[in-house]
Amino acid sequence: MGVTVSAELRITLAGAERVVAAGTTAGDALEADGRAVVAARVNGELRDLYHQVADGDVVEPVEVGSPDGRAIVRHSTAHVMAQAVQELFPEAKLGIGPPVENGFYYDFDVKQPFQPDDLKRVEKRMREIVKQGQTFQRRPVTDEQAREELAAEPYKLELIGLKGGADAEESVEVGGGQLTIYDNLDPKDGSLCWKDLCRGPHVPSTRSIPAFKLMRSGGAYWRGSEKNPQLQRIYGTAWESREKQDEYLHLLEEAEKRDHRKLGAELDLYSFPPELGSGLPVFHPKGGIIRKQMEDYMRQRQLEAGYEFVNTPHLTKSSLFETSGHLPWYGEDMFPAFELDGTEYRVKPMNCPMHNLIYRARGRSYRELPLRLSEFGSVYRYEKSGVVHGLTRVRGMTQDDSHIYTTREQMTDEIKSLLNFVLSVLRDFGLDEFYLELSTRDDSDKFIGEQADWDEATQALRQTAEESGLTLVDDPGGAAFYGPKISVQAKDAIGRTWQLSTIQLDLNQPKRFGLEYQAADGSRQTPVMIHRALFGSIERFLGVLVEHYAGAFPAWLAPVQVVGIPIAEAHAPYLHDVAKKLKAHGIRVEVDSSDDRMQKKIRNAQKQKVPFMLLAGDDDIAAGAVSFRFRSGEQKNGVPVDEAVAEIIDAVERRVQV
RNA sequence: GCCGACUUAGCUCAAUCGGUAGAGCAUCUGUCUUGUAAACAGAAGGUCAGGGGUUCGAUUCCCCUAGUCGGCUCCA
Repeated sequence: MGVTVSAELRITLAGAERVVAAGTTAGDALEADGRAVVAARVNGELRDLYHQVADGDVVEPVEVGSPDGRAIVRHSTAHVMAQAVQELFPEAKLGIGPPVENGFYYDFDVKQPFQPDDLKRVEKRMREIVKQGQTFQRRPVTDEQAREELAAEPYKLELIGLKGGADAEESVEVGGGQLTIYDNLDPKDGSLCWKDLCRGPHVPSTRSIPAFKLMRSGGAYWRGSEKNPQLQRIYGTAWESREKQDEYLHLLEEAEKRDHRKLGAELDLYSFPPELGSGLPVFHPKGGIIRKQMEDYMRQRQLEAGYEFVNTPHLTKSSLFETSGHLPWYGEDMFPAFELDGTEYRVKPMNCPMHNLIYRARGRSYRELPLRLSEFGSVYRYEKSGVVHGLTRVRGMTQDDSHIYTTREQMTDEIKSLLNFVLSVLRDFGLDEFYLELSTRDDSDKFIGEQADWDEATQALRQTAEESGLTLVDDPGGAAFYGPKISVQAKDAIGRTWQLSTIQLDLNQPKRFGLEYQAADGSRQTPVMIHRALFGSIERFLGVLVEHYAGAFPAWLAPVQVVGIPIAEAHAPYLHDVAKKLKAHGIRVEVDSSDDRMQKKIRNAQKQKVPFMLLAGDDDIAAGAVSFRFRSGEQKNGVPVDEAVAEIIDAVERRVQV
């Protein structure tokens, strides 16, 4: 650090050069009060507003509502929470406390896990700290100083020890360089209220935290490894304004209303009988008809796209999974073996080995490739008890599973057309915002096969992903054990993303199974195998659709498409005639001839989220018409029956939402 | 699997500071039927998740098991 004694400095502010006095802080230069602007970007680096600018610096404001601004507010709120926790629970040891999407967390080592009442007390204390307006002051320290000051914080000491190590990841506590401690000072007398090892930056004062709320607590392994001790994590959210926070909380409420577990019960789609065991759903008739629609449509699209359908059993001799490599690499996720006639059997967790046997059942020619085998295959996976969740994480599921065998030359083109196919089908189900994730191997030993093969496969996937024009996110270490994959992440109606389709390249199994084809030159070659699950699993996809549509399916998927509601009992036969016409076109229609009042019938149909209600009373009958009521509550009266039928058929055929 | 909370009628939820439980909706029965989100009346429905323990007595207190929920790890 050169020491320049000068009264004036030249800095660039908002693109314009300015001269300021020496000792000017970024906050002064930006005329920031810590409300709208909470930090500064100096020469591209985020800094506190207290940071003193130097000659030649380029200084920009960090708005509280910007992504960086929010992260800083959240990070500072995490500090306030940690201070409150340590005041209320003096024995609590600090873990880490970073900002995360929509909020922040802080991990603590405490003797007793936090109870809901504890969170209330912590939050109350936090509000006091925020009101007090403690300032965040940055103080560079040497490693030795830091160790001394944080002698009572074993986890922080561990982080100091990790700093600068060969594989040190950037964290909010320690970054590669100089350690810093943030002191929280009383604004009245400047006395120290609390301190934490932290890179910062922070908001200037706890008063700069506009809105926050503690959300929940739970266990979390130290540094994310189940081999480490478990700490207690408290999650909170923080925002640039009360309004933004309320918006977020409202979104959470909306998500809760759409919960597919709740809607599944209300709409009588599926259930999870405890008698069967965890993660083993059953589909009721109304859920079953949705599945049938999904499956029928998938079959049709696959036929058009050159797929062939196969069927394979649920069970196999264990040795098949030794050949495939599943047992050593995936065995822990499989149901345990059982013995029959002295031979060990397994329930299958994946369909691919069986499809390989179909491929291998006879000699294959290059003329047959790409060979696309497809099956709705039931697989069973031993998911750990704590992760089973509704339809999105089950132990028994149906994959719409395809395995495509190609030559290496065809591989890239095939992936490209696969990705287009996948996206086009997802769009037909009403999902139209996507991004891609490329999961690759890392140096962990859970991956099998030659690096050169992985490189080639990864390159083919990356090229396709990049050409798609969709956002591509890297996911190192996320690959399947046998090969890299692209997964399609779809955004739902309220902006949440779900991992759906995957396209996985496999250069291993073809070798392990000795798969071959005869090339044009007469030589024997090994095909490339592509695993492709479009829905992910039919169960999960249905769960996602339930949440996406909040249970109000477009007519082509709705279990009951039309309910006929007579104004009085006498009008029921007329509606039965209308229903007959609709049924002739394959429409799923019911006439509510219960002895409920008409208003009650409407209420019931509305609660079941039926797309079309057809009412008929004297006026309609006289005119040979029916009256529509839609889910919106909107009505269309006196529609001639043929027109009504045509309108309904049209909505179903075009697969539109109504 | 790990940490925590929870489990009362088909559903949503009460109650009992330890003396074996109640409502609304749904169901069934009956009466009544006319225009866009709940007619009226009655009946039936629970070994208070399952098992063990403490106690004169357990739905209530303790332990175990299962399941659910929220996290972690993992994952389609």
